[in-house]
Amino acid sequence: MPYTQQHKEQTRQRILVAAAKLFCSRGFDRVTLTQIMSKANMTHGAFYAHFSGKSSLYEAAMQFATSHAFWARNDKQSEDKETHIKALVTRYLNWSKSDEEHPSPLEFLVTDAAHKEEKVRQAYQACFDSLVDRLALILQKHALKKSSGQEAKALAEETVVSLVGTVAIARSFAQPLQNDFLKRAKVRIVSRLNSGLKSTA
Amino acid sequence: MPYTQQHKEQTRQRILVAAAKLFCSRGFDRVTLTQIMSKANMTHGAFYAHFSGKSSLYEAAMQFATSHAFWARNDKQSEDKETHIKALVTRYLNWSKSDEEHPSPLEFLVTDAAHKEEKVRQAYQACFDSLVDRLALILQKHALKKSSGQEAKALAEETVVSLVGTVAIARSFAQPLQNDFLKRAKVRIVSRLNSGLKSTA
DNA sequence: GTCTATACGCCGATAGAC
DNA sequence: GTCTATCGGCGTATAGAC
Repeated sequence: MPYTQQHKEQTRQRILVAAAKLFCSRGFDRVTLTQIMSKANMTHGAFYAHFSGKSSLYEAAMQFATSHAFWARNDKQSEDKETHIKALVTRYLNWSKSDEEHPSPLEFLVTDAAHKEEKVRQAYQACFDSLVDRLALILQKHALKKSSGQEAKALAEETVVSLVGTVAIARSFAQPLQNDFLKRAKVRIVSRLNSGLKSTA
Repeated sequence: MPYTQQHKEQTRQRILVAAAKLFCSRGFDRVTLTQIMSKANMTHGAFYAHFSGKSSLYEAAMQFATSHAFWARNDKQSEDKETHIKALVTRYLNWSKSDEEHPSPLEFLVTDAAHKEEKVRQAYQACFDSLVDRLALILQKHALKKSSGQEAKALAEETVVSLVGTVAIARSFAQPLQNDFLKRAKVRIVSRLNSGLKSTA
């Protein structure tokens, strides 16, 4: 038995990483198994030793991307100023604009997930919820006085919708006006967040 | 010459109608020319007498859908109460949720358009802008006192982002919580619109 | 487990009869 | 202009050697 269990698990991870990046930046249909396996430094024949099919991989990749989104990591030490509201929004918009490193299912796979089986949509929703919860937590911290979990969550959800919608739409715009659109949106979103905090603070 | 110019134009329109519906509800890749032509009551062989290829059709369909969106029609008489803010939002959310009749490129083709050539993205943006302009116009009418075009347009753009984002995201959610999500969003959006009008009225 | 080779189906596009 | 028939390419999935 020249191949260890650990080795198999590692290759499976390599496939997941490659798949998550490719799926998130191009969507389900525009990515081929050959491309994924190639990015994972293998040939397509090896794929079926790890997953039962493309759809199965898609589902796993969505969950993988969710749990590896940058906001999912608990960077305890950088919690103070790095997650300062404006910084988070800016970072999110910049991060999502470029598909590098950690891919974002939220914007790049809206529409895509809508046509898939329940499992995939559940994973998408979980990803969305995790970001909302994350933001709600930050909002509560920054609110000086009592801000109910309800209010924080509502503002967080509204904000995430705006973030996701903004990036998704911007990507569908013609080049010349993309940045202006993103800038305007950023100003609006930050403004809403600030006034929201003041009113509940 | 058994076929008149008019007849050709009519068939072309039939293809466009069918294509717009199918593309908007399923996206570029999940629709085949055979399906489109079948919906237009023809076989796929006849297609190339009207369009040079699938991509060309996609571009035309996007423009067609834009100019036929329900908000693009100037229903002068129903301008008063039918376009009342809340009614418009409700109608939009309900309308976009179901792909029937007039399809919506805005939600269903975000992501899709992002991967296409400049022409398509320009058409997408034109569609977006037309809705923003439409809404901005209504907002200005409802604002009792001076509300600058700037303010109205900013609020309109923010609103459309929320609408599009909401519908697109909801469609990617698992069934059970879709409606709750839509309801919450609707309340938020209407609320923002009302307070926006008050402050500038 | 990973490779190469190949089977099979689907789809966009073309050819040619009517 | 619309049909039927077919070509050619690509992508998923499988077979079998190593």
